[in-house]
This record gives sequence, C-alpha cells and structure tokens, in this order.
Amino acid sequence: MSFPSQYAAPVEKSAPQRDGERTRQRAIQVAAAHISANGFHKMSIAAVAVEAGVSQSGLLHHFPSKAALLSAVLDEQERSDSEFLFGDGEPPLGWDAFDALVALAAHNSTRPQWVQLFVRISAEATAPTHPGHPWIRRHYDSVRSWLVDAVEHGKANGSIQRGAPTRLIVESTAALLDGIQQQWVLAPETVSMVDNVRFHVETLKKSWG
Amino acid sequence: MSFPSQYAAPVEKSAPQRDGERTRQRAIQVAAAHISANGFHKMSIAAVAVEAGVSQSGLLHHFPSKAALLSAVLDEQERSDSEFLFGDGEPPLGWDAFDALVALAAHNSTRPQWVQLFVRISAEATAPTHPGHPWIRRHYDSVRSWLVDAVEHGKANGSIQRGAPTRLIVESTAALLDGIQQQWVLAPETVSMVDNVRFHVETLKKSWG
DNA sequence: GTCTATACCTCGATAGAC
DNA sequence: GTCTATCGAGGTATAGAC
Repeated sequence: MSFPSQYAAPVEKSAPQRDGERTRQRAIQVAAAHISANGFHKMSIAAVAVEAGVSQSGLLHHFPSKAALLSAVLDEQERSDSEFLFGDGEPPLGWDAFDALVALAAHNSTRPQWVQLFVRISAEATAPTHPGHPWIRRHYDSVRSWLVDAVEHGKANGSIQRGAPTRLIVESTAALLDGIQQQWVLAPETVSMVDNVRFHVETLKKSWG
Repeated sequence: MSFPSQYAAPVEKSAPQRDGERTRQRAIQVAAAHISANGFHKMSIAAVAVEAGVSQSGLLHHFPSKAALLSAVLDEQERSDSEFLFGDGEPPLGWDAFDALVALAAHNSTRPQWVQLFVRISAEATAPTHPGHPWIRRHYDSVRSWLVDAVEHGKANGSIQRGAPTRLIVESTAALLDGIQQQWVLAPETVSMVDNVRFHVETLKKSWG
C-alpha cells in the first residue's frame, strides 16, 4: 500500500513545463506501466523510449540513468497517494486513520496498475542494493509513524483502549494491506481488497475500541 | 508464506543419486540463494554455474533452461515447507491449522533465506508471463483450500462459530502472513513475525471461537 | 532537447569434442 | 556428464552532430 505523507520526505511540486516536460511526463507514465507489468529489473529504457516516442538518448537526457527514471516514477506514485489520503489537510487520526485505509483500498481497486507497481517494487526493493531500497524504507517508516500517531491519539481521547498493543496493530494492519494487494494482483476477480481491509479494521475496533 | 500439502500437486521424492546428483543439489542451493538475494530475473545461470563449481553448459545439462532451474528450486521449497507443516500425517484442521501457522512463522524466523525467496517469487510471479506463475497460483490455491477446510471443520465440530466469514478469515490470514514476511525481510530486527501472526490468530479466535 | 551511431557488456542457449 | 567455444540477442550508457 502506498500512502505516505508529511511524515515522509517532502515532495516538491514539479516545476513548470518547459519544452520537454511533456516528454518527461509521458516517459514516467510508460515506465510505470512497464514496472507494473514486470518489475524494475525487466524494464528496459530502450522499450520505454520507443513507447514514449523518443530515442533512447532523448530519454536519457531527462533521466540520466535507469535508476533516476525509477525515482521519478516512485515520487509520482507517492505524490498521488498522499494527495488522495490527506488532500491538503491533516492526516486522519484515531480510528479515522483506519477508515481512510478502507477508502484507499476502494480507490486502489479502480487502478490495478498502481497496485501492481507497488507490489512489484515493495518486493524487489527489499534487496539492499536495489535502487528503490531507500524509497521503500522511507515509505514504511512513514506509514508506521502515521499509524502509530493515529493509535496514540485514539488512546489519548479514549476511542482506543489504553491497553491496546500499538505496535502489533500497526504492523499487522500494514501487513494485511500489502498481502491482500498481492492476492488481488494475482486474482482480482476472486479477492476483494475492500472487504478484507474492512474486515480487519472492524475486528480491531471490536477488540480494542 | 510457503506451506502447501497434498492439496497441491504431489511432489515426487527425488530419484536416487547418480554421479551428477551432487552437482544438481548444489546448483539448486546456489540458485535459491541468488533468487533470494535479487529475484529470478536478476539471477544469471552463469553466476550460479560458477558458484556451483561447474561450467555453464554443465549446469544446463541438468536443467535445460533457466526456467527449469527455477522449477527445481520451487519444488524444493514446497517439499521443505510441506514437510515441516504436515510431516507425514494429516494437515491440522480447525484452530489447530492456525496454530500451525504460528509455528511456521517461528520456524521461518530462523531461515531468512527461505522467507526472502518466497517474498521475491510471490511478487515477481504474479506476472502471467513469469515462469513461476503456474507455481504461485497452485500455491495459493493449495493454501486457500487447506484453510477453508480447516474453518469448515471447525464449524462442523463447534469450535468455530457458524456465522464466521470463512472467506475473509482465510484471505486475511494469508494476506497477513505474506505482508508480515515482507516487512520482516526489510527490517528483521524491528518486526516480529511470530508476534504478529499470533496476534492475528488470537484476535480471530476471540471474535469467532 | 533530440537525434544517430556505437562502445561495451551480460545473458541464455547451442554445437560438438572428450 | 562435463567441457570449450561461440552465436545472437538485448541491455545501459556515452560521444558528438544538429
């Protein structure tokens, strides 16, 4: 699940468009599609260049290396999800945070490519030498921070029991999100992301709410 | 999580060792290590051959293609996990099945390479063109069948409430297992697989037991 | 900012001797 | 069953003209 925030490193709004900005944006979209399909390792910048309508060198003018292209794709992903979850406001806290995850699951059900991209990268990038490794670490730290804050906040205002195990609630929720996405990518017709996330969240509420 | 059974296609015991059986086994181990580290796409049969102490052609004598080598690795993985979970007996049913998953998590905590291998493959192989795709589909079907049977059995003998949502219990459990493995691969010191799996299972028992 | 041309590498697989 | 030699394809990145 991809849902960072101000808890992560800030993402600057992309600069105003010059001439090649169109090409740049197209390349990012094409690259995202390729990574979604087969992962970063199998994506070739030659193929991306063709589909984006530029030569390979033209592409490498905008992104000096394959890794740089990946970074651009990941930043785009981060920006998009953060926008959906938080808009321009504050991140939801308490159980509202968990309800927001249910909403995100519903949103993601409408864009399989996004989910696939995240599934691919989050597995590949656990390797320390992977160019996306720093990104994925930041991502998990960000999610964890947000959810820990959410639970602490709920405990403070009484909506969550004081004795609730914060760490386990946070970790198991993140795990469920990632795992259900993987199953969904494999069999979108047989698995419902929303039902499973809601089931998990409702179970937590019943136990600790 | 890798834990198939007689629910999956049967795995024949490997044939008695000829001359090259040693080489074959060594190659499987080396290949497993490479896939664990960087995934199937980045594994090169040349590198595997060197580490296994044979030439590339020597390796390709035992495994006619890279995909065949992958199959051998996956069968080995399947055999190992199935043995741990079920031994030579019947698969556990009812809540016992879920307790067995907690035990498996504990076992897996002692062999990071196994877990990494599964994390890598289960993400890569969701792509329909991946050589491991048929395997991963069988794997999930197998797990699902087993756990569905386990819940139905529990309902029949009264240990699980009749109204419990079988599908959601099964899917969310599988999702949690996969997701927590991914987090653990990324940060083994900060995340406990056992604690999270146990937490999930205990929560299920409290809600539907 | 975009192109052509190319250097240089790694890879999977095959041919054929021993 | 293992080797050497090699083919052909595809990959990233650079050089330099326009």
